[in-house]
Amino acid sequence: MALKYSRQREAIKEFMMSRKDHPTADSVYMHIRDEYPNISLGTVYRNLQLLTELGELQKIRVGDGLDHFDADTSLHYHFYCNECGAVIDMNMDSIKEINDIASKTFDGIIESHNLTFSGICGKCIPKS
Amino acid sequence: MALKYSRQREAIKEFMMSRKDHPTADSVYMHIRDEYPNISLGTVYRNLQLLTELGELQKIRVGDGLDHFDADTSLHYHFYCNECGAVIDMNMDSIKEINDIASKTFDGIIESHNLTFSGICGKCIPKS
DNA sequence: TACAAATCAGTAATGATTACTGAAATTATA
DNA sequence: TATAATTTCAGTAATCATTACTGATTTGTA
Repeated sequence: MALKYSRQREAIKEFMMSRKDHPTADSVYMHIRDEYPNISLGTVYRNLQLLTELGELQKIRVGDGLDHFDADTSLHYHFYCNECGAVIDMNMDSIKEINDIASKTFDGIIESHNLTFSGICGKCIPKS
Repeated sequence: MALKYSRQREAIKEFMMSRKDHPTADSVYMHIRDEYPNISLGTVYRNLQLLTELGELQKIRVGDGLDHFDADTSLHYHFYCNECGAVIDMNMDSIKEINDIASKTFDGIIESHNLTFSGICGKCIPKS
C-alpha cells in the first residue's frame, strides 16, 4: 500500500516543475518520451492523477474540455486564449474573501472557487 | 443556408426554458424522449450547439467534464455540488469590473470571465 | 538474495461528443 | 397545390480524452 519510487513519476514531476504553461497529459507524454521513449500514456495519466492527489499538482479546467496540470498549487487564476489555446497565469491577487461573499446568498457550503478569464493573448493579437 | 423550423429544436428550446437546473445533452435527451420517442441524441447535441450559437442558450462548464446548458444567457455564476453533481445558480451580483481589473496586469485582450464555486449544496449537507 | 507489493508498458474499454448518410420535413416557387 | 431545393432528422459510425485491465518489471524489506 505504501508509495514506491518510480523514475517515470519523478521525471513527470520534474518536467511539470520546469513548466509554466500548464501542460495536458498528452503534452507531458510527448515531452517525457524524449527521455523515456517507452513510457506509456496511461503511466502519464496515472501519475498526474496521483501527484494531484498528493497535492503536488493542481488540475486545471479552463473550459477547453482538456485537463491541464499546474505544479504551482497556490490559489491563482488563469487565462485561456481562444485563438491559440494557451493557458496563462494571471498576476492579479486572488480574491480569498469571495467565498465568504458568495456564502451570504447561498444555502450550502462553499469550499472553493475557480475564476478563469478568456480572450486573446498578447502573442495572438498581432495576428487577429 | 437559411434556418428552417423544426419541432425537435422547438421542443428542446422550450424544455430548456422551463429548467433552472442546467441540464446536460444526455439529460435533455432523456426528457425530450417523453414527447419525441424517436429523437436522436445527435439531434439534441446539434440543436443545443445551434441554439448556443444563436445566443439563445449558454454553454456552462463547471469542471465535471460535462457540458451543461442554460437558457439564462445573462452573466451570472454557478455552484457545483461535489456530492450530487447539481449545478445551481448563484444569486450574487456579477462582477463586471473584474475584466478591467484583470486587464491591468495582463498583456492581451480579456473578453470574458467564468467564476464557478464548488462545495456541498444545501440538500447534501444533512447527508454528509 | 528472495518475497510481497507497487508500478510499468501495452492494449482494450469507456463515455462524451461529433461526423456521416440516406430518408423525411420544411420552405420557396411555379 | 405540386414540385424542387434545402434543411433537418434518425440512426449509426467515428473520434478524442481518459480510465481500466493484464502480465511483466521494479522497488522496498526481511
